[in-house]
Amino acid sequence: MSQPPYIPVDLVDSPPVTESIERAELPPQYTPADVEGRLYERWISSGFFTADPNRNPARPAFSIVIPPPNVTGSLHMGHALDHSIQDALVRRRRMQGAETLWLPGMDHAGIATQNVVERELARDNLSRHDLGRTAFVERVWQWKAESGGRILGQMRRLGDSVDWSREAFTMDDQRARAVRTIFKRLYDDGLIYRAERIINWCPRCLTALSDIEVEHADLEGELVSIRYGSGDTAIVVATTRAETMLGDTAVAVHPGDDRYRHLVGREVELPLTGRGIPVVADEHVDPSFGTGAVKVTPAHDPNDFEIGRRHGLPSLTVMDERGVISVHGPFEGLDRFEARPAVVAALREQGRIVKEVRPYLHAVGHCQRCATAVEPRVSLQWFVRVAPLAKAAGDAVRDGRVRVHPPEMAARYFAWVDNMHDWCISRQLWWGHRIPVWYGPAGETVCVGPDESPPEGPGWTQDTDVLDTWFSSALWPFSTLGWPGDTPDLRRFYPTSVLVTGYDILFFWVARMMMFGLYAMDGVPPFEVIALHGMVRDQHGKKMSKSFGNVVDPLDWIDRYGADATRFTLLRGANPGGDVPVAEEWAQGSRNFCNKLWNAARFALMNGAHVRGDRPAAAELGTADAWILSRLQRVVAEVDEYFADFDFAKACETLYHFAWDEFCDWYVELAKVPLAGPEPAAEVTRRVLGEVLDALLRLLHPLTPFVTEELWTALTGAESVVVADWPVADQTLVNDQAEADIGSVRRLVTEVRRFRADQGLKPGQRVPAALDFGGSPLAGHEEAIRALLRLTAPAAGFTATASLPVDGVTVELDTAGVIDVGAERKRLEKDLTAARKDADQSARKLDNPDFMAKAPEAVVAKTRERLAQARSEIARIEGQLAALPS
RNA sequence: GGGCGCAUAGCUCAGCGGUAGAGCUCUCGGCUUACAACCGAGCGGUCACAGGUUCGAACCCUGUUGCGCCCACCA
Repeated sequence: MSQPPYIPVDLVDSPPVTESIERAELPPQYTPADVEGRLYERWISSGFFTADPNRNPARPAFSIVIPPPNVTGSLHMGHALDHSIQDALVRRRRMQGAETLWLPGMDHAGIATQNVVERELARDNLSRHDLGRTAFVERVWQWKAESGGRILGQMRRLGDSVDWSREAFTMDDQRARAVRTIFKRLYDDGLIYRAERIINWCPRCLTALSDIEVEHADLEGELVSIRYGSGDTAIVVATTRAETMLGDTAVAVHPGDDRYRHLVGREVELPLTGRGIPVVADEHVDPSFGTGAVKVTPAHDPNDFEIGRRHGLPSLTVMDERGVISVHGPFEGLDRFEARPAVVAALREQGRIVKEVRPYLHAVGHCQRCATAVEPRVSLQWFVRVAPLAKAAGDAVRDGRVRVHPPEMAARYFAWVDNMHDWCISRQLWWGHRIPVWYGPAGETVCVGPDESPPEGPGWTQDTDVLDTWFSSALWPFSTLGWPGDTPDLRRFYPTSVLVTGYDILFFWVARMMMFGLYAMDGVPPFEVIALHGMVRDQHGKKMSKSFGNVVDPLDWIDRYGADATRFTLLRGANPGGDVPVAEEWAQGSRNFCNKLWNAARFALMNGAHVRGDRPAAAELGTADAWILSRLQRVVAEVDEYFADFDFAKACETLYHFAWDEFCDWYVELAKVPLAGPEPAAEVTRRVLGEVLDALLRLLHPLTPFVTEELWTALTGAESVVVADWPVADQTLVNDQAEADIGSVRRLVTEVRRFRADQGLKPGQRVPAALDFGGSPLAGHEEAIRALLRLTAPAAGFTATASLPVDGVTVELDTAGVIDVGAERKRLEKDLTAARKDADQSARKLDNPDFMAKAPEAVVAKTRERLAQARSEIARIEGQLAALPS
């Protein structure tokens, strides 16, 4: 099956493509639908996402293979989160100059897909057997071509920067070759074997299941106590599955249990059947549970199977593959759930055999795919001997060659790889990789490698089973790169840089990739880092489920708020390892943020902001310019740190605050005065405005790719932010003094605004005021401060009625006739009390000899600073109080 | 049954040894020529409970209670 290299976006009903917006014509609102489709098309046709293993070998490589979604699936919030994280990582590394590969693909999803197609057939009253194997498999491929892979189109809507030229499918020819190759190698190494064992069996899907395909759920059942034997051989056993007694071949007791010691070795009569069965002593029996005697049904219970094996007991199968009683007698033909009460009823009829029936809550395994109760069943299956593979998989993490992030999750990983049972890999299905083993007429078994011809001649047949879906998924990190071939991709991009996935499939998938990767690739693990994220939940932390009705469709959000807003909402909630709650309002908030960026850029462009190669000399910068550039450097450093820690929530938060609370709310507002003023200050402001916006958009691009691309190209005129350089912090621009000064401006302005709000002065109302800067460097911002505060110049005969001193600057306002002295006094006194309490606390600490002797110097210094701050606050408030008219 | 984790502002979560933070919500005031998808101001928490360690605990230790998740062959 070959894939078209690229499916157009409109496959998934994307909005119509519109023309690029001219620089000067940005509308006042950002409309994602107007840009997303067009930009994605452009990215694809530019080839930005296509990796080239031969290009510039000096560059570092960065690769991620996508956790392949099921071919039956469609994009849900979990995918959207997973992909947003991967895309953010990949886009940033691409901007940093790495040779970047993000490889997409899908999983054939054995049982799930077969069930889907079987359901389709069932609508026409057909079963897969009506079609026959070949026709059925053909039908599944047809289904896959038509409706499988919808999710790939949805990934384009999200903006995933994957390399579509390398799209893979776990059942395509290349992957089939990988499967055959590793199967053969494992077989030859004795790590794959065939054996008759008790396995999990789904009586509806009619196939074996591995442990991880079984989900346990607590069910209300009945614990029935039944007397076996009679007279001096009477022994009471308890069971939740009375129907299996038909297949009992022993009763087991603990070897040290004095109650039953006399019976060990003797036979007791099994009710209903009249067979005599031995009493055996086995360590597995817990003498304190129930009566301390257990009925043993080797054919239908995993424990009993083991007991049977230890004592050489016969195994008596009493149910067929559908869970229907198959032994001759009164129960023949009854389903296991019908047989259970029927057996109990029959026992009751025979008198005092049923000793007790009580309700009992116990865990019952269910088929992950169809929720049918699993029936343990003895059958001939293929297994992977996991012990040596799992040991290697554990060691790779233990010795630090592979890092699990967050580290706490490693414990779960170890718990699993250290206790893994042999893996049942054969499935009695038709959709999947068929087991490459042929059986000969004389009982020969031949495992056939990918380049070998199967044995021919009469009597030779291929195994009819297929492999567990996870078998081919486990090869994904290298089968997608061309293994078993020694390809340029494999050499350049293996091991992959990071595996991003939810913690829920740490066991299902991750450990298996580790086992097979280490085995196939000569001990080189398949990824350097395993980065786990949580589950997407609703706004109350509840799991999204259809029955709760709280499922959110990411495409719905993309349609209404845009891909960027959807991604940003998810990433903003993505605390490392934690679950990610999402809500409609938060998506709106993210949409608003994108719009805020849009308007900041719009303002900048309208005011002639631009980006040049150089940057204004330090001496030319105003305080506000120096401040915002200083803050930018710190933000760049912080964002780098957060990316390194996979802390997307903090990266988002940092950029959100910088963009909105600092850049938009303060820098842009402070810039309005110089922009309208004389040169060269206006030009300096235009350049700083352009430079900060440029860097901000680049920093945000991995998180919100579309809006940043649209704005960045408009601002810079360059081709694409996708391949722009990632910002690097310039420590020489960090300026503590400028940060402190603008801090003072902000405090002053906030304090005056607070005063105005408290006094009921309308925000637009102009108030005469005199500003006394003393010797403060903030004098340069007088005009901006006046603008922010709607202050007018004092007229002749100006008389201040309110005085607001902050950080050495005093604003004297003429509020005659408006001011509410009582309210202001009350307000100030409240603040004063708080400030005094603050000061007292710090002072007391500094007076404490223990504190002074034992606290670190930095803490003492900070406490001193706090005291000084509290004191200046007290002085400020006292000054204001004194200035109040009485 | 075993293991892990969580309890912080109305909601969702940061903070994990130095005097409580964000977003959303809420209250009040504003269409101030980038943005009303906006702007400004404000209210709101004995950090589950009880002990302990420490000069100092939301943060470390012990226990209690209440949740959540994973694993599981006590019939």
